[in-house]
Amino acid sequence: MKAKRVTLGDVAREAEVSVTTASFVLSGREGMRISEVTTERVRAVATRLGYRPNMTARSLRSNITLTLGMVADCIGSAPYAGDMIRGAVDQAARSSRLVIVAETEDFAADGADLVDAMLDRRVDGLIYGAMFTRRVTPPAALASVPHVFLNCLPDIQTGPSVIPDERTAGRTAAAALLDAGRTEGVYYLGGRQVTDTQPEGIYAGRERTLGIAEEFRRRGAVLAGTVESDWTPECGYEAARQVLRSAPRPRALICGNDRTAMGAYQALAEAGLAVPDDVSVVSFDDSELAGWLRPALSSVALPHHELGARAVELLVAGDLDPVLHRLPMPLAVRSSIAPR
Amino acid sequence: MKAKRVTLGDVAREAEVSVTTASFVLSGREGMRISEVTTERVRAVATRLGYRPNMTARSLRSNITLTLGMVADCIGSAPYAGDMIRGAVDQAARSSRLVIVAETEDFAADGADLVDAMLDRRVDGLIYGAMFTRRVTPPAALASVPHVFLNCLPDIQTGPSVIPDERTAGRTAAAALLDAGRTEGVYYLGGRQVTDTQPEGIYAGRERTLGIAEEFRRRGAVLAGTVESDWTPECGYEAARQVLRSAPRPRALICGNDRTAMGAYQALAEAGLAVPDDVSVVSFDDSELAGWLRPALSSVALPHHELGARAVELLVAGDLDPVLHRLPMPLAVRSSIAPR
DNA sequence: CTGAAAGCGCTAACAC
DNA sequence: GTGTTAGCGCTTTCAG
Repeated sequence: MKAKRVTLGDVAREAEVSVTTASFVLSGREGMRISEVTTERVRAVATRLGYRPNMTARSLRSNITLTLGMVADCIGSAPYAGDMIRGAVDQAARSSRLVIVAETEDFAADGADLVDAMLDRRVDGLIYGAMFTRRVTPPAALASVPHVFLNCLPDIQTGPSVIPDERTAGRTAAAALLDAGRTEGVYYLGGRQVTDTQPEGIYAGRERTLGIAEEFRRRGAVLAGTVESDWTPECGYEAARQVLRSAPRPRALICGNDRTAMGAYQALAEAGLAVPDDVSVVSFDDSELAGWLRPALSSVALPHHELGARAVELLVAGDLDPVLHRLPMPLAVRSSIAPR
Repeated sequence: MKAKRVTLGDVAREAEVSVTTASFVLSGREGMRISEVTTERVRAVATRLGYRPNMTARSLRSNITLTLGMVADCIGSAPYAGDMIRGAVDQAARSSRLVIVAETEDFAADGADLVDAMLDRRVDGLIYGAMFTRRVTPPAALASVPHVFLNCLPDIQTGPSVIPDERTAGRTAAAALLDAGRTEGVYYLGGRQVTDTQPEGIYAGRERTLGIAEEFRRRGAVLAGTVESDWTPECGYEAARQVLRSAPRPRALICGNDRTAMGAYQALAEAGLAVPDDVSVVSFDDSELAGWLRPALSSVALPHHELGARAVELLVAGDLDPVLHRLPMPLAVRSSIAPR
């Protein structure tokens, strides 16, 4: 269980050099003019002994841990947001970095204790993230280390934020429908997703609403209506039913997310309307659900993996200007949109 | 950005004691007989200066990092398996521990490099996990540190395995149907989920099949049939259609997972059959999807969060006997089962 | 080209 | 009760 690890000293002794020399060759420092033969000998011994540097010791000396921290609100809350973690972890691995992942107890918490815990472990950088895009008030301690905001907008922009380009996503969704000739009877189900904690709607909702409006205006078309409701299957169902009683009669639906679309599908099926011919549908998120629905749902993808990866990329590159990096949300084309 | 952190020495100097004394009071060691007044003074100074121990230094000395490692295959592959990570992270936080999370590039990889990287960082323990229950061949290095297998069965059981009790889950699903009087025309859609890489089916599939058979036998009932197929909505749809052409005519379906059930729902709807009255349905996983379907699907829950939490619990408690811990899979009762 | 030696911040024998 | 001191394993300056 606890075979003593071989240390740099062991390697040096075995290779009959000083620890200095061993250190130089093993940490691959250039310009230290170590002879070819010595270098080889040390390398060979290190390999033979299975030497692995003790990063704890190295970190104490050099203040580099090759470890990043990620604190986020409720990792599991948004089902597929785990992809964001994966993106970060994957990208970190590319430069031999590992990431410590932690989550705050609830949305209200700022994770100050977790940030401190990570600082205690001397992480090289920190990712402060949220599972759905929103405004946050990060703990002050965050400022003491290189950091990037993932999928959130801090009160004071002390580092870069990586967020999905929701505005353009709204335009993309609208354009997909308009391009198919669905210029009338287009309803937006979900709206800004107004809730108790977010009286003005969530960021994604607001931006998508704006983007949709922009695209319609640009094309000289007009959105038939918007139903403000929660982005759940139930609410999608209800919203769709409401719209089915409205004039003009619906020819296309933009749904707040794939779950909303799932509910809308049910309402349409009940009303005997066929997707995509009678009513075309487009949605946001591109979760796995989109591929499961019949007909498969065209959806503007939330690039979770990419978001996590980009955050780490910036952190590792030291690209820490306090600017917003908006990542594109590509349309996953499936079978829920048909030309008129 | 880089305000120098205050060290133990700083505190000691400011409190006019030696570092030893400061160390003793701040690391809360008993029996070191430090006067009440000194203790208070040191504490006060530490608080005032905002002292936080450098864990890197502490670890070097004590070989305790208060950090655990978790290496798993493809974190994101099973959509809700992220809950397992969350369970681990949450449980670790309860004892002030943080978790380094990493994932192997693909299923075939054993993550030896990741285990090494974690060992380099001197984690106190390691969780070696899989996103769906399966047999694994962990890297040898794993044995050099306390470890727990999460949702997987190693070739050689060098530590405890925490896995869901799939056998009993199979019985639970069968019992739910039988209790409702659905003793005839019960089909199992999905079977063992035989794939190219798993010619004998996945563990969950095999165990559930056995559990279902056991329960039917015990009750003197007989399963009308099993369709071996992949556990996707498409295959669920096809399997259900196949069964609808069979005799006896289906009265109830056990589905490999919620996605399979989703496909089955479509086939039933097309055939004009109502869930749960014409055909009752029960499934496994209890993913969010189960709650989205209409009628809501009764499903035997995969306790992802609990699995992760238990793994950490064992690791922290040092409960490392190489035994299997089977966690119960409770039935989430919804509206897809009705009495005959 | 290579080695001696001084720390990094903390813990813990051991001395007073 | 409290202080001195020797490391933990590694990096890095400065001599040779």
